[in-house]
Amino acid sequence: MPRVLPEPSADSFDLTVILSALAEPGRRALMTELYRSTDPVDCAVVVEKADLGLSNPTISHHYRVLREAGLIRTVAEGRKRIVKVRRDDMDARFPGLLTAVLGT
Amino acid sequence: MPRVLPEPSADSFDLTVILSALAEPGRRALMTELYRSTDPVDCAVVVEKADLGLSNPTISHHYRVLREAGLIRTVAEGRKRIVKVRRDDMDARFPGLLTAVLGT
DNA sequence: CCTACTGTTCGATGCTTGTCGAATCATCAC
DNA sequence: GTGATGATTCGACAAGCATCGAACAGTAGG
Repeated sequence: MPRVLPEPSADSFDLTVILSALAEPGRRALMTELYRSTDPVDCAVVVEKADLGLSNPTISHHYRVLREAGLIRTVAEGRKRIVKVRRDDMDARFPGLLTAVLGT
Repeated sequence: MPRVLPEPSADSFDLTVILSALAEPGRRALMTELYRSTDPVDCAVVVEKADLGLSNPTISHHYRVLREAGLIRTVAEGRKRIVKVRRDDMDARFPGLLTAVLGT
């Protein structure tokens, strides 16, 4: 039942796309929150914690950008979306990048 | 006679500005070239090596963005502009960032 | 002083992007 | 099925940005 939403493979990561995704403060806030836990989490919970004053369409858009950059994996489970950072893939292609941008 | 062009202090660096600057392929190409040498270099030489097909105004604009992000220091000497990467300042505020983005 | 040269500034233009409201879709509970 | 709920899609709009040609500014060399 859970389906993984479309995402790029690690070897087709594009640094321009990744940096553009991380350059946006709202998206970086989401990532920082996501980066705390290694386990997948409900994206709505992350949104709540990040506490950006943004509408649902905008949030959805930001998650999409992050996913299409390869930064996160999104799994649809029922009505919810479960997300997690693709640490290994990112570290493989751009070692130290996530740590440098999102903190320790 | 040499004058240092206006630049932000290390403690006023803004990660959003920095990542936006590095997200642009042309600017990143300039940075990658600059990052090779620790010594200041003539910016025109860098442009030549990077071999982007861009006009002078555009190049000038890109250098300005990099400088105002705090990524480079630009010194005007006569008609030339001497540039170098602000490694120490960047490493102090965002350790590992330059290495992660520009390679070893 | 005049010229050549290097780089910057100034519009203007076209593309990208962040944002939202409204409509739509998919799923769960009853 | 019906209704409620969480998320996405679809225009639409405003702001930002990369790019260029033309004009400008400062400097070096006659």
